Amino acid sequence: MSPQDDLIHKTGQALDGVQLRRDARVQASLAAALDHTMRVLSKGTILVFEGAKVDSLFHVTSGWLAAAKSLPEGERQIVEFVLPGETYDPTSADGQTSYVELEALCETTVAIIDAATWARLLSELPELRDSERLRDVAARARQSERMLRLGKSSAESRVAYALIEFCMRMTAIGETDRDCVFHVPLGQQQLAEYTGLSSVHVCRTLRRLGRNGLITADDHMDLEIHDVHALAVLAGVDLDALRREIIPGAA
Amino acid sequence: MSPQDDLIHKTGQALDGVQLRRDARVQASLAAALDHTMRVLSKGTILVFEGAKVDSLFHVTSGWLAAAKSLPEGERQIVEFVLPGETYDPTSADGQTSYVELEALCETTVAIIDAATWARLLSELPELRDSERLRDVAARARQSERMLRLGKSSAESRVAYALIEFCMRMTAIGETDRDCVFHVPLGQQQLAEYTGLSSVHVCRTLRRLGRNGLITADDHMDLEIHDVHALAVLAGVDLDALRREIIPGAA
DNA sequence: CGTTCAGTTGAGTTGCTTCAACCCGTGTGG
DNA sequence: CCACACGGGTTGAAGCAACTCAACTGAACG
Repeated sequence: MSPQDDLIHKTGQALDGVQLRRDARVQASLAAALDHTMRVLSKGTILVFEGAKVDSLFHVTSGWLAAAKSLPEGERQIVEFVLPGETYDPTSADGQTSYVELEALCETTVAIIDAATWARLLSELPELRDSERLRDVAARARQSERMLRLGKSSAESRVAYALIEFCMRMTAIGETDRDCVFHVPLGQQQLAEYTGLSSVHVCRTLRRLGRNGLITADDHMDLEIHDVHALAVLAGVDLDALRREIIPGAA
Repeated sequence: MSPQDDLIHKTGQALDGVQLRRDARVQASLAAALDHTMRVLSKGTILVFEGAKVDSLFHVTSGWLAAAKSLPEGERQIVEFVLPGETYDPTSADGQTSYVELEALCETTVAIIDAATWARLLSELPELRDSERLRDVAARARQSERMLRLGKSSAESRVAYALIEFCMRMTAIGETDRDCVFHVPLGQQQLAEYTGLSSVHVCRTLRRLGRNGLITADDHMDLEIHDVHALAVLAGVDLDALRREIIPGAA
């Protein structure tokens, strides 16, 4: 069994993910409700600023969104990526302002759903409610996993973890080119903002991983993971357990 | 206006918090449903291990719980504290295993609610559903705020932020001794696991804050914040905005 | 071609960690 | 009642991982 086969096996059940995402009834109702709210955003577009008024949620159909926060001095931290099929609600506890900035990382189609409509949809569609709950739980688990790395891990471990997470999520929604081969619409700067490192150090770390044969990362983040196990060891994860934890519908 | 008055004003609406927590109908139904599932845990008790089977949620009535994750090498990161009146669901995306370890930080009373019962309660009590949603949103915002500090801030800023967060949350549930004076059931080691620092450096940082007159932190984490504004500057937050973001019902 | 922008690499700096010693309040057993 | 061990907090010294700064490369684009 090649490393690639193994990762498919580990991260696998790609079909489940696709199925979940494409669940016919939900998808149809969603599409009907959202059609007229679709927007195509070009790379770099900012959907909402941190602290701005919001009364909407955002459902990504294609492309990536980043949810980021900044310190007054300008340092940015990306707290989540929103991938196709996922919905993100940027509303704080006051119900009126966004606690993050949402930015398109590439050409991205988004449905903008106002809170009331979303609430109605959730109450009308049990399947939607369930699948959203699942995604929510997965997102929470992922976020905790990342906090663990932000707080207690080396640069190598953080980057390794990020790559594994990307791979699993991409596999789950069927956006891999081949097994363990995929593209993420990020520059090193963004990866740095995600992992809590400087872009310079991200660069060094990626190159080191490359030199050791664990991955290839060509210029614009076309990634290929050669040795998942070594990467998992660096990241300090059990692939099987991680998948069950952070990928919705991977039970 | 003294700093204390000001923080009450900023973090304020203590009454809202109490009211939210004590909402008569919800509280009564909850109590009825939970009475027989109450457990009193002694300090250090571990409710669930990371990776263990769970089909329950945990509702804290008094005391503190820590939700923590560990790396294989043993480094721990506390991802959330669960305070009185809050509910924590440790279930991962597979719906069967816990993605965190839950530990009592002092004598703590917890209601152990099985998932099915909880689902029933939520569907039967709209008020509960709403207040839980609010708390959920607040928790998500807090977690992002912490990720920002874990990724991009100095030790001083991380500790300052943690103290402000404690103060706001304690004020909201009415567990302050006086304004800006409260106790957290943590050692420096735990604070370190929360802020992603070494306990040694937490010690140095607390002492520095003390020497500069911003706080007093006597032996077992009886805290008093003298200069909230200086602390807020260090943490890089706007107190007003932060409260609206992370405290449920602070709108 | 010149300009720009992302990535790469080296050199020097620094903030936090680790290690180790020490202090002190508490608990325990002789 | 003292002796002693223990665990948390405190402090100093030394090391190192990641940061900053700065120079260079190469691809993309007008």
